[in-house]
Amino acid sequence: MDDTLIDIGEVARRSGLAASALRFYERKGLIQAEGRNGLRRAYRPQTLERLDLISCARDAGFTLSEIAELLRARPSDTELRARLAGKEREVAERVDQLTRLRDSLRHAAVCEHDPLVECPEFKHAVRRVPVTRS
Amino acid sequence: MDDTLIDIGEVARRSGLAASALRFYERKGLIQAEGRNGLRRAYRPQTLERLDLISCARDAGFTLSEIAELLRARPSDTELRARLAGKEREVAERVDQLTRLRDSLRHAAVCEHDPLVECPEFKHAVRRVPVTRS
DNA sequence: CCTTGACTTGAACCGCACTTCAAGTCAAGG
DNA sequence: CCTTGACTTGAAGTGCGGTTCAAGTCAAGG
Repeated sequence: MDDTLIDIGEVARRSGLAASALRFYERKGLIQAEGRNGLRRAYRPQTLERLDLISCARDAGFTLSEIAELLRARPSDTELRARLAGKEREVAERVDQLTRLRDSLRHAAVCEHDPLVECPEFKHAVRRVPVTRS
Repeated sequence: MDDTLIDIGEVARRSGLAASALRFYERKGLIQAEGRNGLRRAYRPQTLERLDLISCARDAGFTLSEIAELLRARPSDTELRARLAGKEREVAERVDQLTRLRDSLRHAAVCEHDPLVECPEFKHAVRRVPVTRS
């Protein structure tokens, strides 16, 4: 257990997040400082891992409240787990969609259609998702 | 060529987007009405396809200005194509990340760690991306 | 002791993507 | 002709995810 605490400035530097963002996350309950160094927030090293998870989930389209919920998740909370299962389906669908979009963008690099978006191969990206309305 | 125009209300219904959003997209130059039915905007059926592309790209993390740019893209615009190639790399990275996150969420459904986020298998999602800073 | 510089706070502000509002207009139906 | 209801406009408002600001505080170094 490495319990050397890290000042907010260094956490900011190492996580790539602004210090203001870290304070914002603290207000939202996503992270917490273990102590203070004078006035300065000091964080446990594990906080860096947690920040990676937060960034990852945020990039995946989770809102900060959803992330807070995810961080609190315990195996006994079946209702929450059901929502996570829903999230999984959502993410899976996004993976499919993004994969198609990536392929379209890849094709755009060599395509000669004018304009590019009229290319039938490009349009493959936007195939309607079967039935995920409401 | 089916050139029957469609009223904004029906486009909204069929695309799943609010009419206010369609007007907003028009102001941003993403779509345009082909004519009017009285005051009512009337769109060509192809607009529905375009709206699917817009929704897809928006979900993929493109801003509306980036989408406008994408819609205007022509094969001769090499600078823009270079940016699209950059976007492709970005999307590819997101696909990887989302795939890991999806697997973690899938695992969360059966995992007994308390709290769930402490599960080593779950943490696999947040593996640091090699070197894509700056 | 005094400066420096990185932090502290709450509150205000920002950009994005829309939505909502108030007041007005039009086409169709009775 | 009058109502109804879906549209029109520009302007203001909303929610999210932060950033920026002003005024203050602390620890370390000279």
